[in-house]
Amino acid sequence: MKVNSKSLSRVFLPAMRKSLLELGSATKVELSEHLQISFPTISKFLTEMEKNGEVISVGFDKSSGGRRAKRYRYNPDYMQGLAIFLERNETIYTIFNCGGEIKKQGKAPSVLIDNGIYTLTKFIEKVIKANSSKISSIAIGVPGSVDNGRIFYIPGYEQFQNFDLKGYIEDLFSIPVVVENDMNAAVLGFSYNNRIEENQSLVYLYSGQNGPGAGLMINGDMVRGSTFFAGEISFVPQYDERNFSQALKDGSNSSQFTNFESNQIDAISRLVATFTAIMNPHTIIFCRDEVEKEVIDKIAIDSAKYIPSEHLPELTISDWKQDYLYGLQKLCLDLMMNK
Amino acid sequence: MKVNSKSLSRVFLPAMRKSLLELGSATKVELSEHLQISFPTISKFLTEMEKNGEVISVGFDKSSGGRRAKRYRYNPDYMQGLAIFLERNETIYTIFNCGGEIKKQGKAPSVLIDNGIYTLTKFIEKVIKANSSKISSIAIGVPGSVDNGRIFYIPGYEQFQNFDLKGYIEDLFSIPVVVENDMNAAVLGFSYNNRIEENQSLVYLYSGQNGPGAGLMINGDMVRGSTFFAGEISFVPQYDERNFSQALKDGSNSSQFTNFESNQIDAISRLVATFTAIMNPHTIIFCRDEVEKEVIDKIAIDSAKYIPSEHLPELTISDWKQDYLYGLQKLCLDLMMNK
DNA sequence: CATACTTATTAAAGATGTTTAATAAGTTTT
DNA sequence: AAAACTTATTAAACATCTTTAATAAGTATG
Repeated sequence: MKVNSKSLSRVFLPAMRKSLLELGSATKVELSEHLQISFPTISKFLTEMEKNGEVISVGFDKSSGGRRAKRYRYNPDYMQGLAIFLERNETIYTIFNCGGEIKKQGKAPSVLIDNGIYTLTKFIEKVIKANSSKISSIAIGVPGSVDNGRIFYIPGYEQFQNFDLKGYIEDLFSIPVVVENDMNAAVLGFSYNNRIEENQSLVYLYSGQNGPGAGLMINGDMVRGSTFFAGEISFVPQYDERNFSQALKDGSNSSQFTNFESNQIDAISRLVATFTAIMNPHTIIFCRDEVEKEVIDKIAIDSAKYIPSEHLPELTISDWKQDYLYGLQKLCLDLMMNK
Repeated sequence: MKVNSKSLSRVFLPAMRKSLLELGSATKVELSEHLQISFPTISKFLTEMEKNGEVISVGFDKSSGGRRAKRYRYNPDYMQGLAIFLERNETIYTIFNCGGEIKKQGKAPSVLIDNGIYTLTKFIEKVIKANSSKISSIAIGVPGSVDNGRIFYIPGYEQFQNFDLKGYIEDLFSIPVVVENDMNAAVLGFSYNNRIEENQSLVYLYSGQNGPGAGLMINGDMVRGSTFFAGEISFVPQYDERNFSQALKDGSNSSQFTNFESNQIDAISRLVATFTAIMNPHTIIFCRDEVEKEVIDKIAIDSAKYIPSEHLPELTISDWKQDYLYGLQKLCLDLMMNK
């Protein structure tokens, strides 16, 4: 972070927002101590925020022998965010406030088609108008590789190939936009939703339409890779003659993780062992609609054959779409809180 | 980084040091523009630094039509660092200044023995005295897992097990100390020495005394893992019945990478493919004394059998001990520049 | 219920950095 | 060589944040 003394207020404001939401509510003294910023400065900013309606007074604390402190909380409806994820068959969106409360959730026809960019634009325009411009940031999830808002690899949807979606939407609506890959958003969402402490390492496994894949977070950072190929676990060589993708297909017609046979369990267990030996993550996450509890248990037992069990990650199950949306929400929130 | 306005000078000073070393030399205007800090502030700090001997004037620029600007450079000998790495059979150390110039380099008997901590302490004391207290920071590399200066897993050297080496030395000499794992230091050193741009991902492969291992840097961060098990690639399952370690031993008596047979090449190629499919690093580094150029070429060809070649990392060879020392130097420098 | 004690808030003074104006030290032009 | 022009440095005015002192608004006690 570049800091010259001019920009200090740009550090204070997001910090105060974050603390207020984290603490639920706070007094000026509490904020001052929590953020190590002097009382008068906190006071000045908070007064301004109250004037703008960004912060609301919620009465006075009980006295502990002296003058009662005024208590404030963040007005969650001061800003709202729009999270959209684009899938093959549908577009799912949520409108939520910065308290995380969901205001509206729904589906729209897929925009991953001819002329989809136009459809998407129209949709966003409608949402913004319907919400009297409270929308302060937009997050868009796409099933492809993204580099700083530019979609540069999205097989099957040529229209979006090499398209700067972020720049395009920002220019149109003058609202900050973030575009992220679906799996990356899901990992982020899981971590956010489960209040994972920062700097943890997670792996999100899924068996998508184009074969299995993984979203990786290491030390709290998304892993994209030098050619944005990270997480393409299909290719991991696992047996004399088969890689992960091939091993998974063996003995089953579908490429899904459901209905498991023991050789598939073994393949997944080997994958877990591989992740452990290489990056030793805290947690590996499976999708609820793809894997059941009993399977996870078997995998846990099986992978201990390959690696000392004390190093194995926690194996857990989560709701992919939910995590995906949470991840987009989190990206959206970060964007609007840092303005 | 926590920033309250008191601590701004703690940001300015390291920034100025870094810029001066980076630029070689600079005028006040150049520094001001480079760091986006106002001229008077730069001037104030630089004058103070010149008074302390931290910065030296090197005359005036040619005029371009106006008053000639005074040019300054950092005095590399203002602070010196001590990097030590502890190995089974020897202890290697360097004393260097903050320009990276090596003042002294040498070997000492191993301290990874009974009473080794005492020997190490005496050694450091001697070095500090001999260098008239110019030593401003110390970096120590150890063949074990380290968490914030505490060595908590170092098989074979029980004396150091669970010992807070950093705290111990800092308390004794009142000099900032950093302790790091050998492979992590080597990765860092490689990255530093090859001027790798920030946020790259690297893998350093080696076949140590205790079997093969890897040091990982992802997005510019060291990867340690949840139980500090990251990089234990021995355990990666690769064939129906063999993991990496077993595959490597096959067909050769030694566990070294030298004298390769085709099945060993295949094992390494599979490992390269695995790294690519999972984290897609920019570069994988092999040790010069373990692998030769022709072997690397074979591995490059072989691994393309497992993964689209455009995603394969650059395979390169480097001097492990050199990188190790560079890494420790870098850690040392970071420590002293940020005081 | 007046006095002593707590604690929150406000006000004033001090520290630190930026902006803008003034000055110093050159070069180029006439 | 004086005038005009450039550019570096210094000085003064201004802005922002912190520290410390003063004041306001309570509670507890004799």
